[in-house]
Amino acid sequence: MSAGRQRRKGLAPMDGNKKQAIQEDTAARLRAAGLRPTRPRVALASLLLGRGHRHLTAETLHAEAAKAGVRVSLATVYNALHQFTEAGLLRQVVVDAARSYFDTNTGEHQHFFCEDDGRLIDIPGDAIAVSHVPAPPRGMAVRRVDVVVRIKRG
Amino acid sequence: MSAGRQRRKGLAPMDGNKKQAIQEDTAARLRAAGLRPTRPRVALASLLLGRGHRHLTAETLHAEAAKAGVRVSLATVYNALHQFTEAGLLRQVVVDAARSYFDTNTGEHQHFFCEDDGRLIDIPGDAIAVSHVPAPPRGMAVRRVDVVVRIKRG
DNA sequence: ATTTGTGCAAATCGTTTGCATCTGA
DNA sequence: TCAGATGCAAACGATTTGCACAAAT
Repeated sequence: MSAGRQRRKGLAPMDGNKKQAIQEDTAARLRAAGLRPTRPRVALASLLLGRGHRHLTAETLHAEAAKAGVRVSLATVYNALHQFTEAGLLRQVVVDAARSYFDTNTGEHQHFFCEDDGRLIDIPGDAIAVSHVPAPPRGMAVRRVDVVVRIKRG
Repeated sequence: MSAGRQRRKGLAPMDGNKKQAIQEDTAARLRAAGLRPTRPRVALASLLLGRGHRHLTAETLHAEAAKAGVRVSLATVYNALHQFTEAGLLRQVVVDAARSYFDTNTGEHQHFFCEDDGRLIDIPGDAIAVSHVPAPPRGMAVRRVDVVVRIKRG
């Protein structure tokens, strides 16, 4: 716990202390998940997990990182997203063949998907239920049941 | 139901008469859907709609067409799949960010998705039900509710 | 010091498109 | 005839990867 040193040439996103606190917490989470808390990973995870639940794509996160003064390559963003997903910190949502969405809410829940603008909206897990899911074929186990309610303007 | 059914992969697609009958029927369906029954479209639609319900990707269909002696470009396959989908002859299924699946079953039903081999299995519409779908945001209408039961070996 | 991750750009993958050429009505 | 389709290959956008370098343990 030393003082705040900033070897960044970019900017000063948010209050140094608070930011550092979040980053230390994040580093701990990464470590707990078996991921080495490197600077890019900590930065991305801080953005992801710092402010409540959100849905984002690799592009989105990349842009956000840039805006926050963290310059990571898009490739690193993809890597991080997948590593986080595997580590259980994120959940991948497949609704659109064109893009991959990631959801920081790993709890049980479903989604509205707005086909007009590609926006995702959470549906709390206890607000929706699938009944009578048939038994899967022999030797298969259900890993998850995903519900996507596709909505449209009109 | 005529005699010779051959499930071989070689050539000699099927008996000439039967094939022609299917194609005429298919042409009629295309016409009814507002699509000009061109040779490639009839050939593809015959493959698609000729043998019960199936799930396939553009690649799959392209390969099948080639195997059946119909040489169409992949671009044409994509075009046809989308046109058929718009015409209501097919339904697109989004389960995997990597590929687009098309389903010849346009009725109400859901799917098992096997994550090991990427296979889809139908779940009859009356075998599963989603209860308590929350109302969509103001000004939005529910277009469809998709359920994907992700399964895995084990 | 060793291992693991990063950045960049090039490579890949599935899908779409531009355009000259055909083809069905 | 002639709008509408096709084929090819180039264009495309999203994602992945190969490899030299940087950072974490």
